[in-house]
Amino acid sequence: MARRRPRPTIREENERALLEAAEWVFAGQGFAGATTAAIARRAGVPKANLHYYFPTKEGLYRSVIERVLTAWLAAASSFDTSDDPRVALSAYIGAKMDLAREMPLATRIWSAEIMRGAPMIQDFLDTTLTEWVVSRERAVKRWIAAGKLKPIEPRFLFYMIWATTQQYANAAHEMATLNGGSPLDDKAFVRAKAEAIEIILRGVAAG
Amino acid sequence: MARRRPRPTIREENERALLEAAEWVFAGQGFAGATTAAIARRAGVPKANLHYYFPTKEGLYRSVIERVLTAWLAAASSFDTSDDPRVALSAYIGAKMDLAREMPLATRIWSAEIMRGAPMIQDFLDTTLTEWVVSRERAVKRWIAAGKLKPIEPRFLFYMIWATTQQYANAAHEMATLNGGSPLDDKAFVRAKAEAIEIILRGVAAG
DNA sequence: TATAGGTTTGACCAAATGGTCAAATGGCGT
DNA sequence: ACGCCATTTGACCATTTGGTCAAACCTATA
Repeated sequence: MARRRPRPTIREENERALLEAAEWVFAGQGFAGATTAAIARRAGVPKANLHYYFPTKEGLYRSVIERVLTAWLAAASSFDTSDDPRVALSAYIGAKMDLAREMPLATRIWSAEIMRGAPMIQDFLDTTLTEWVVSRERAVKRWIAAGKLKPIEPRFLFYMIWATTQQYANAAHEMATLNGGSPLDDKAFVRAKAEAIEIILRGVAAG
Repeated sequence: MARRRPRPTIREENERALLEAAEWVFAGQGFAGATTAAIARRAGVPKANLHYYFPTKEGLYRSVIERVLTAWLAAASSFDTSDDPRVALSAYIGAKMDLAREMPLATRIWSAEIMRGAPMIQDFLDTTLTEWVVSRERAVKRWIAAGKLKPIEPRFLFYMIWATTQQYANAAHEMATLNGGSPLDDKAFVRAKAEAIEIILRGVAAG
């Protein structure tokens, strides 16, 4: 196999800057609305340089999506299928809320991709996501059978969790408007997270 | 004032067809991604004819948004501020679920608009939406004071309701994938609606 | 210091896009 | 039947866009 020199940082640094700029522009304008010129400008490089590192706009977009996918997987793994649904759901909802808070751009791109019918991530839906859902569905059904949860359809619970948590990234501007113009501060966000967890847990807990 | 003839139907019919086509294309491609050529093609008229009725793409988009706004208002009014939160919340969540089910394209356009930072409907957020939230917030606080609801922050409840209900339009494709490829049928949707209402009501009810 | 391979960039291009226009066509009240 | 206004449409245009290219510019290593 070809020896790969411990390649220096110049390429890495440029790719990083471009991906960051791309994330910003894709989140704000969508795939179609984003222009490679705008991304290059924001990254501080000539457009031709962008195409040197990422030959096509779609390829760049895919690279951005890949990053998001990694974050999605990390959060997804916090849904533990052990025997206490309160622990599993709290951890998962909390992780998803944190993700929306810490990576709002990535979250928005993800939501937009789903809304468009997932043209770039159909494969992910068909494989990883489906497996995740099947496995967690089993866990939820076990909890129901054990009398720990109300007899709900697990999927609808997942949809509610996904929607509610992503809302804090997707609708951040709307929330700011309703908050007198300023974004949710950390205190408000912590409360929002706690209430999201509480409401859902109380909503599905048996008894 | 100028007498306006009982305007014939030719204009109305063309505008209707164009708005319908526009809704489809805007929902699928976003504002930037939609082309007037694609809209015209779908409406079955030459592009020049589209521009005869709607001089600019943005104007056409605004007209589509106006329709959505009307639907939003209708659903919003079903949140009754009388004294039973169970009635008010059930009705509101149900109306929003039905809206997402019956007008998925419009709902998706609405969500996309919010996600983009509401460039076309900032005025709506500042006025109508703010007033709606203020008034409903008061009602929720009254219910809390009356011991009918847990002491929650009303806004976070609204965000959860908006997110969860819109999810059934925004993520319809994802749901279909997880459903073996076919969209939720009516029976499943009815159950989803019932569970959304139940989970949220149980989640916020006092006791 | 020669030189090879990675990097930078201005100039360029074909295709697509929103929008215009003027000439043709259609419909309707008198 | 006439005339007036709404409607239709192909041709056209300026601008924007994703992408190309070749020449210039590093930079590290032998």
